[in-house]
Amino acid sequence: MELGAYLPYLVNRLGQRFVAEISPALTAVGIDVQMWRVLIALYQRGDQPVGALSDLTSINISTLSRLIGRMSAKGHVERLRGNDDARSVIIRLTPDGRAVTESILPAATTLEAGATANFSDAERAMLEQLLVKLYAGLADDAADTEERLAG
Amino acid sequence: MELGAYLPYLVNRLGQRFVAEISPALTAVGIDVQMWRVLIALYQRGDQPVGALSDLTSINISTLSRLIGRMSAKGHVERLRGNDDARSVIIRLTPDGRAVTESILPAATTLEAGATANFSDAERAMLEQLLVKLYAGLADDAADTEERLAG
DNA sequence: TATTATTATTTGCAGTTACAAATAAACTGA
DNA sequence: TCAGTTTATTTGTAACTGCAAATAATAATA
Repeated sequence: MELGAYLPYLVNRLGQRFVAEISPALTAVGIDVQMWRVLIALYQRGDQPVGALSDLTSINISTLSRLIGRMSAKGHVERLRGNDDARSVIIRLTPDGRAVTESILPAATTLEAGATANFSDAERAMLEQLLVKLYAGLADDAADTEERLAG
Repeated sequence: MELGAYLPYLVNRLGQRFVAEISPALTAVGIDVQMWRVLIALYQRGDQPVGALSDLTSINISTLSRLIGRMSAKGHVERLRGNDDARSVIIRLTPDGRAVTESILPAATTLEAGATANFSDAERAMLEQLLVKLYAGLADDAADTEERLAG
């Protein structure tokens, strides 16, 4: 196995680089990358209970709980008690949070456009498709493993 | 911009999943994912000064310095004073560190094989190539930005 | 409708992280 | 060769993270 051909290595390195590139735009509005992940998830997918938001953002749920506390203190999100199930807490973007998100969106778009500047449309589409397929392969794999352990 | 089509989102989610999948194998030998990144980098690329290791692993250099301290205490790596340049500290895998790395390698290989189980050889090669190209695109982009700022 | 089990979120705590400042070594040009 | 500058790493510090336990609300059932 060669390091530069190992998918987890390539993916991690890319992720770190994306963070480094978007950070200045985030620092400018006083947030960090985890907050940005929460903002964009809520912006795209609407109100979410904490657990679902944890799945969407890949942020550990206890970490997320405290992160939401900080974001709430900043006025970017608010906690609402769930209507159907009062055990759940619904996280909602405030108008301020929406404005902050929209102020960052251009930088996010530029980042992605810059990274894929020398990609053809077909390559861009292929990359997205393969990343989704890879994720799906991991999910299947995990399901198989759990099944084996249970049986 | 749709969340599921945003590359940083797809990459982050994949990275988190890879970590979750490999973690049991790491916990079994008493290390965490950051230590694993250091081990595999040294195993593949040989002795490295701290700065180069930071680049290879995408781990912040001060974080890495302390991480190396913990790994050194466990006996997985050792610090050597650089021969040509005594400012640098060379990190070297100990025989124990090599053994630990080799004990994890099968799980790492299995993980990647499982994730790409339903990939054709061409798809697997294409994915790797596109990830490398994407990383290169970000690097170019950063260089351009620095140039603009400097000029 | 109490009791027990399950689901959702928060919090205690011990440890990790990253920025910035401190240290250490090596160059550079009088 | 000595002061000043640059490069490489470590450390002080304040904040963040994640596991496990605690809390809160529901659901299931006798």
